[in-house]
Amino acid sequence: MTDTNTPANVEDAPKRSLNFIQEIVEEDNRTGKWGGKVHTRFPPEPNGYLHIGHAKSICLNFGLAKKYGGKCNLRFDDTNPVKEEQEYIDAIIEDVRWLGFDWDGEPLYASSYFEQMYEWSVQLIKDGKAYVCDLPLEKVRELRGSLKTPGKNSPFRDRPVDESVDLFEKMRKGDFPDGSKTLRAKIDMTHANMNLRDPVMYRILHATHPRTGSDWCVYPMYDWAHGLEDSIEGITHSICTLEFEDHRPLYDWFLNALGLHHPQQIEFARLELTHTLMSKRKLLELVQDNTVTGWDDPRMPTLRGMRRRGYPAESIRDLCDKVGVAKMHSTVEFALLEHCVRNTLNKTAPRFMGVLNPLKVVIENYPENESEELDAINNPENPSAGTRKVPFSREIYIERDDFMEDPPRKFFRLGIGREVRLRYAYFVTCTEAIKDETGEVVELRCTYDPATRGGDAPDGRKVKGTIHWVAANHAIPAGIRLYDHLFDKENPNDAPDGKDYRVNLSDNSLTVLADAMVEPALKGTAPGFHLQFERTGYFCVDLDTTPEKLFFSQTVSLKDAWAKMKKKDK
RNA sequence: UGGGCCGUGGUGCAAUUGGCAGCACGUCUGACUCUGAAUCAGAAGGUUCCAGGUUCGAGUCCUGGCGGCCCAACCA
Repeated sequence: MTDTNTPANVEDAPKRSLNFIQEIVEEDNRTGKWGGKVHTRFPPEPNGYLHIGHAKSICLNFGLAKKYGGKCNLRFDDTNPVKEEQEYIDAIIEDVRWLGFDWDGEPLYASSYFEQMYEWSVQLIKDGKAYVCDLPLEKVRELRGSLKTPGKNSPFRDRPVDESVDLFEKMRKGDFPDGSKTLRAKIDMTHANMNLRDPVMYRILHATHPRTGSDWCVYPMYDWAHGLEDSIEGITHSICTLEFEDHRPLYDWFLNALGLHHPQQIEFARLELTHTLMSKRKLLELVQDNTVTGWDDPRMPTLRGMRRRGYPAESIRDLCDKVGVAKMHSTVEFALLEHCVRNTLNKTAPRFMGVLNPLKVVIENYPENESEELDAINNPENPSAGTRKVPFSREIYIERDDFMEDPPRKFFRLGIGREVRLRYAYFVTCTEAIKDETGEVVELRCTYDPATRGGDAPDGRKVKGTIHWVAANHAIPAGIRLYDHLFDKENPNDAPDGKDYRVNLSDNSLTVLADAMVEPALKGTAPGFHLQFERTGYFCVDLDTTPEKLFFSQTVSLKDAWAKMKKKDK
């Protein structure tokens, strides 16, 4: 991964306080609890694509290992074959790598430990701590009681050990239909924590597993399996989200019952972002009902979506660093993510000129059939990025928004009789606006000052505005897609009774500009190429680009003081 | 009297563990400017959920409230 803390500024970097998990780790290191070892893991279930919420967990777990010289495993929690697929495994591996993290050797799988888990469960049965229960689902639910009332023991709770061992072996082999039996831990049906009311350890599932095929007819439940996976791998700090706090006693119970290496489970608040959703289920719905074009739609909060949108991995890591780690439920403003994205792209993205909504301009005193090349700076933030040539000619395109017939005083751009600078080129003055029969301006007539070549006036006169442009006969047509929040509301789930998050879907999350014109230097750029269209925003060459036609996705707009002023006036 | 967790500017986090409530984003000014970007300078914004208590001193400790979130899948 890229180091965001360069050694150079470590000295004068502000002292950052530790988050509560780092404090635990440092305390453990002080007391020698784990012999100075730090071993974490990121344990996704391969039943969907990774999103920005997962990124927080990934950065936390891999980041902790890195900070304290430890290790972090990528481990698939593949204990439910009916929901999991190889497709997701592959995608998750790709996304974690893209985010900038790596691990020792091959990824790990919970399913690799199935045999060991089975042996341990037999041991628990023999210890009188687990039993095979024949109760059907509904009956189990009924006997579990409720939040305020205790549960009741299963009639199979005290079944002879040998019988349970025998039945469990038959369950494993597939002698019983799905749902007919479970293996349950014998804990306490009256416990205030529902998780301890004889939780199911194994259910029967005649399903094909992406890795173990049809070897198994029983699959372990999360609570039973997870601690064992952590234990087997020698995990020290098992970090998960808040909703598992209630499960920690069970995590601890199993490990204690077996007397195994016992990692510490620590819970933190997951990342939530305004104007978007983190629910895998809802994201899947958006894909399935074609609200978006797929998991990698640039509007999706998935890592693939953000990657396609042009968000650099570094920015996402930066966000995760900035949001911190705590136990309070919170929702981060999307603007913080955008700030992180602009911040890295400002330093790295080469600049180009592209006209989103072209308006033709004829420079009347510029010779016909002639053109010249002007020097343009590739990245003012990075001199080593060098310069490039930009062709100029008599007919150019400028942005429609950069011209107003009757501009207000504060409008620094083109108007009739006004002079502006064409970036890196000449000062031009607008002499006439040509309209069609509907009154729409379709072309501008201008004159230029040859003495201002390169963009400076020898007489020292200033212009207030500088606008971007492309030469008409050299420009490349391109398709551009602008994106906005998928949801209008900060909290998409805030819907009236009887309605769901869909009512908050934004009408303008996607704007397609079919007739954009970009400078010829962009010819041949490949998908994934990041750039800035000056004065407009950061963009990324999209996957849909072909040798015949370029498509750009807007990553994020530039901050726009003018747009803000206009908004205020309304 | 089910259990668990959490309450600090608009948002996300800090506060040397009892010592002047800070940082970042956002917002608003201004400067600079061949990107109305970036950069720079500045400002506004807090009853630290409430009420008591301990203390010279409480965001921090104690007591009692209030509020929010999570838990009754053979999901994770």
